[in-house]
Amino acid sequence: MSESELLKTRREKIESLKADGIDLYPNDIEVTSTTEDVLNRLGGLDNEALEKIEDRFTLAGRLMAIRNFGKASFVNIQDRKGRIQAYIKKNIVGDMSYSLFQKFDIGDIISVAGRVFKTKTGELTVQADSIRLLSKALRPLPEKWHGLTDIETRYRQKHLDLIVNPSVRGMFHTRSRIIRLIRDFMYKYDFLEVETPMMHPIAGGAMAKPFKTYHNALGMDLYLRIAPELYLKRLVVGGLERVFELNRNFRNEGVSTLHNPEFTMMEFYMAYATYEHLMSMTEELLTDIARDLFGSFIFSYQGTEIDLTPPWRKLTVKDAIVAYTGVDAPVLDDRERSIKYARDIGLEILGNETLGKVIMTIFEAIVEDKLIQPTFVTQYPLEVSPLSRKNNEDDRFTDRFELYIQGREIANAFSELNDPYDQRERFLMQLREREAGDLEAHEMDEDYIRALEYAMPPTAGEGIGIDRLVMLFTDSPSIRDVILFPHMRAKM
RNA sequence: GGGCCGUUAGCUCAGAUGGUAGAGCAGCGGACUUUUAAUCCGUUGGUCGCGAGUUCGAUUCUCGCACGGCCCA
Repeated sequence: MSESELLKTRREKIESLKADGIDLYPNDIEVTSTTEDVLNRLGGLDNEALEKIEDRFTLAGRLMAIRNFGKASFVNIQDRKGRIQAYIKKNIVGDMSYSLFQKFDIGDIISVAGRVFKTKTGELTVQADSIRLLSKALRPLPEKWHGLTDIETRYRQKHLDLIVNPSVRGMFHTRSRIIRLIRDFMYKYDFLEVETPMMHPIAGGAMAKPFKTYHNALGMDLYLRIAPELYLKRLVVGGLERVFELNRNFRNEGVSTLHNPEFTMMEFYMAYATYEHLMSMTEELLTDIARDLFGSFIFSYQGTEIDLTPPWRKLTVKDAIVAYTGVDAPVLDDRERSIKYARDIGLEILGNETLGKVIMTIFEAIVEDKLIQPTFVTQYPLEVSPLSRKNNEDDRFTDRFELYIQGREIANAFSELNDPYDQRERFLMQLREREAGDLEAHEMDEDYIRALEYAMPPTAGEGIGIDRLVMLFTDSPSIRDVILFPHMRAKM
């Protein structure tokens, strides 16, 4: 039977129901309970006790299974909380209702109402005295046993994935919970949640390629933001000393198990704090989440045990490279020797890179994926940190850290550069990089510099990649598992 | 961007060294008033991802393309 024939069968069924005067899409149901309500309240009782419960429950949801015995049937109904079984007996619901019920299909939205009993096998079951069709399904659901496993269909038809795969629903509940815990944490520390522009005249605040769009009335190019950073810091200048924004960023990059072109970040800025304060805050935030989700600081990600027990390891970029490659530390102070070393270990170096870039290339190639347990990597080179404050002892480096867990960058933070003269120099340095062909180098932002000229308090700021954090806490192998509608190539 | 793998019924999967395909579930018809992958009997259903080439003949072989997955950069 082709799909059109399956659809045809359903359509004929619908026509015959309509002919019988049945409303296929009524809107007057009054649901009294969820499956969870009923199971929690009565699941522990035996039939003797249940017989004393006079209450009648009305539940609604999707019809997920039918086991038909001729004059009686068992069905499973799924609502947002779970599933419950109902028992439909012809001599209770009546001939009319029962013959209508025979035309129900798996996938229909229905309601059942009745008292509750336990079957021989001990399953709490609604003894339906009434059953209604609330919304008719035209298309069949995936198979009940194997379900839907085709990854492409699961991503492209998320509604199906959500209907038939309970763990997918569970994952998005956990995602929501994590985000709520983060907000609670920020409120606890007196941060103000704000919303800054998604469309920027200059795509700043990060090193990435933006998406471009155009505003007709204003006659100007706009870019989808790659980061809210520069706007949030303007707010700190404005006296909102503690702000955060939890929202989407857009970067014009490829897709992979770790990258979606739009992704969720939490960025926060805290006046009178340093990047060192943010390290302990980050430890506190992530351990709070772990405690809430697991009741433990230790959990498993894709078979690897992750231990968030603080304090987490801290090491500088340079020390990390030395530790994981064995290279002589002085090599990393010398551009020529670093380039030679990078090439010796097989890395692609054009030859015009700054020392800082060469160091980061080595770091990303050798060190990154080995940082499994939570590790703060600190002291990033100045050339790759155009918005970070210089370190007081060594001005070739910045007061910045990135948090790595499971070989992945989870957070990026620094003491903010609030010296407008220095900031201008940094932007100019970036412009030279851009002219040398680096499309991801930061652009000049005069408006932002002018804001700094009104004086920004000493401030530290951080961005936390929410999708990757959720992946970690939900044991999800792909970013597409934690995003409801991951981007896919258009098909057909 | 490169390499490898995949794409067969609504879903999950078999399969043929080239002669146009099967199962289970779902569907349809029938039996069945405590099942839960209900069971039993019967039964429908396919442009074998798309396009070209080779061939008497291609879903199978070859090439290209699309989409997806994994790995690498």
